[in-house]
Amino acid sequence: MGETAGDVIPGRHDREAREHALIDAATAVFAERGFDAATTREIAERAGCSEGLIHRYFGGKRGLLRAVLRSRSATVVEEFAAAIPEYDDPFDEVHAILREYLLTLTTHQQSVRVHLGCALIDPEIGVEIGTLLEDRRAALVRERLARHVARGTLAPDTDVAGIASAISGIGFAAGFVGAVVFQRPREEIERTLETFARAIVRGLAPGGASNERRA
Amino acid sequence: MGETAGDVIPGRHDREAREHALIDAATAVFAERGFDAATTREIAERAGCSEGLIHRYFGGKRGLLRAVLRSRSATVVEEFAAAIPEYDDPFDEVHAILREYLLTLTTHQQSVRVHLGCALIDPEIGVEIGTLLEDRRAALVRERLARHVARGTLAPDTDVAGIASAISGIGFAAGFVGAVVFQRPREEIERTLETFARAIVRGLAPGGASNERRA
Amino acid sequence: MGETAGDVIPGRHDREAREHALIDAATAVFAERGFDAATTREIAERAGCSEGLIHRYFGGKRGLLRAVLRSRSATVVEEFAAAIPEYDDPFDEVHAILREYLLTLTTHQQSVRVHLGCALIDPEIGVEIGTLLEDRRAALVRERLARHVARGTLAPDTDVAGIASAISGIGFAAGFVGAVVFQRPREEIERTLETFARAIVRGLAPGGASNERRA
Amino acid sequence: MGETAGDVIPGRHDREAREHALIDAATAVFAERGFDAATTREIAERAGCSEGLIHRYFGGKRGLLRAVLRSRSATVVEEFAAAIPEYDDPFDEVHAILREYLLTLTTHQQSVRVHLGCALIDPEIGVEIGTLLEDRRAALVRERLARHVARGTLAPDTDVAGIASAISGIGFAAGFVGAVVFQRPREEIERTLETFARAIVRGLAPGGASNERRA
DNA sequence: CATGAATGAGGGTTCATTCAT
DNA sequence: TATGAATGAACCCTCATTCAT
Repeated sequence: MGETAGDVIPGRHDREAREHALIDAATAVFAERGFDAATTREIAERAGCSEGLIHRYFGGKRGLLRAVLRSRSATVVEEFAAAIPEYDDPFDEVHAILREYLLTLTTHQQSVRVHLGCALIDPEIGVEIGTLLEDRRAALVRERLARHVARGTLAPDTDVAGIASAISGIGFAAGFVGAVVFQRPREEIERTLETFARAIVRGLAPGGASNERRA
Repeated sequence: MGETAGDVIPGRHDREAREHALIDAATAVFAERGFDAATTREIAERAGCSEGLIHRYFGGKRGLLRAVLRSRSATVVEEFAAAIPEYDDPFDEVHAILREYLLTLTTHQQSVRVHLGCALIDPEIGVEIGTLLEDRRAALVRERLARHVARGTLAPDTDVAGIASAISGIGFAAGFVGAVVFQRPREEIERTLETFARAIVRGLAPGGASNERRA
Repeated sequence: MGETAGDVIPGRHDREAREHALIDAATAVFAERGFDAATTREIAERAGCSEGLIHRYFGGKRGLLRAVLRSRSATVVEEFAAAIPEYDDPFDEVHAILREYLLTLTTHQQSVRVHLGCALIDPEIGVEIGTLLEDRRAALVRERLARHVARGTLAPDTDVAGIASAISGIGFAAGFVGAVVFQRPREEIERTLETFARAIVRGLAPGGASNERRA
Repeated sequence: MGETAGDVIPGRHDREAREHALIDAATAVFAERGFDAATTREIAERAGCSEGLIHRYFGGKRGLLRAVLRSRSATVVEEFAAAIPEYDDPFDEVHAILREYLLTLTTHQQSVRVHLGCALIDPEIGVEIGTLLEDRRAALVRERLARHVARGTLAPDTDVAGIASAISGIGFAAGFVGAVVFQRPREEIERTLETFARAIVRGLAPGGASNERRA
């Protein structure tokens, strides 16, 4: 679990702990039921404190949602970058990137459900997540690919931006759609990712035919 | 528009037209607001008939949702298959498949929103869509790849199932996540798809190095 | 009682009866508890129907208040005028006017409480009542005095407007403040009114000293 | 302003200053919003101290209301008496009394609103104010009239008690209803009062016809 | 002692559902 | 049969009050 609620002593004054507990509880309940079906009553119960605090601290249910949406976005990209070692073999690196996508989306499954559930209804949130989170992850992939191009382990004419975008796209897709939504077995997804990684890296091998159209 | 509501003469008895109008209206409202935030009143209003009919025809709001979820799943895969011509060049075919994903998900955007919104909350619906819809589309892709392997336009040792799964995965991802959720510009998505198609087809070119691990 | 609620058959469709019952019940509850302390729950209970109707019919508690405020203002002035016969003796007429003030304010005590309670908080309502209701009653008094001046039963130099304003002022004061707020015994109030009527009419007797300043 | 809140140094222990600040703030807030709509939070904020003190000092919101109601009643009548000089001409004196009513009710408008707002809901408070305050003011008017009767500037058969009651009645009415509730222009009210004063004093002029019934 | 964090009862309101018409 | 009036459960939220600090 990446998302557990530390318990809270009733009556005791401890604002920060309660805020955390509420955000954690809300993340879980929003993920399980969806924002609208979630009740502040259940959130407060799970957080072990009173409903009123949701309104005092966050200005209401909607404000609590905002807090949930903001709560992890800061660290999640850094964690992502930190988790991927640099490899000599570009296949290993692309493979690692894709597996990390799967891992991070599986680990933060609840947050992801909340984010995407909101994005489905509120286009602005969708765009925000797309640009704030995914673009930053795509930029990371771009850097990694560029390094391989520079080192000669990928073809010099590689469309770095396009490939990076494709990799992060399928990474998110496999992780989110496959694991979170469709609940495909993890092995199946991992096999797909490996196949994809191998195919794409082979296509970008240095010294091969041109990567331009109509080779 | 792929989803318009034919109007209905109020007071007139015409069950089938009314059911359709309700399903269309519900699809739109569920997509815009999400299931829980949608009200039967708005759905009935948009359909041009009374709230009571939702309960008489579909047994309530939940039943109407089920009807919406079922309403297109029958035809949508056949339409998908019919829309993709067979090409001599495997790149053209993979490219066509991916563009059709983008097109169909964009066209049926509302249904897709409803489906995925539900899938996020109810795992069973997610699994159902995954197996009923996506597996059938993946099967189609498999057939097309197999044909190219048989014709010698793709390498004989191609991992057809894995590649098909990857292609349909990124097709859905690009279409749904990119176009529907993150609202990326269509050209950007098309470019990504083309890049991906070219890379993967090049990796599977016949006569090249083995497609097995550690080539 | 001028304000009773006809009962309502539960479940039966009878919008008008329910609207009436709600307005009557609300008048009573608002009068007893004040607007803010009144609960829609109690109002609905007394009206014998469900809370939801308050919001469907009147758009909420506030709308119900508006309905209460409007409910009698149309008829109340006409009733007032109709209740006062024309007398030959101006004392009898002024006396009758003052007693009618007392009577009408006592009879519609609940409405009056609601109106004044609102006026205390919302200045606009106060002004509205002052101009809509009281000005019209003062106009009536003016007409009656003018008739006596014309007939010669009051001095020709009588400041009709000023006296009329004073009479309706003390009429309302005695009726509202005395009977409704301070709950003075009715006889005491009636004695005061009679004293006042006699004094003022004597001061306006025809043929006496001038009614101008520094007589 | 007759009702301002002296500021309070936060954190400092100064019970009396804090009690005063709370009573002043509460008077203002109760007057503006009505007792029920007023919040202890706003009162505490305006008083510049914490909500808890309301309960510690006054035993809660209700207790604070009681304190507000009691806060001025002691001095207000004395101030009223002191403000009215003795005149030789009874008209001047009656006129002065009526103007002082208007002045005192306008000056202490906020207290008056609170008192009357409560009286509308709680009959006991109405009766209390009626007897405690108004009876004492009426007694003062009685004394003043008696003095004029004794001095021969008013007719010896004057119904002192009745006239005094009428004068204080219309004084309160004009002041409260006219100025506070209906917000009539001050000049209009003053004109009414002068007219009334002149009429009633003329009716009580010594040497005129009997002031007994059916003269 | 003063503060403000925490509580929880109860408020107005919404809305799916039922049912008289 | 289709309508919309009526229902009532449950929601989010407010706020007086209590109590740890």
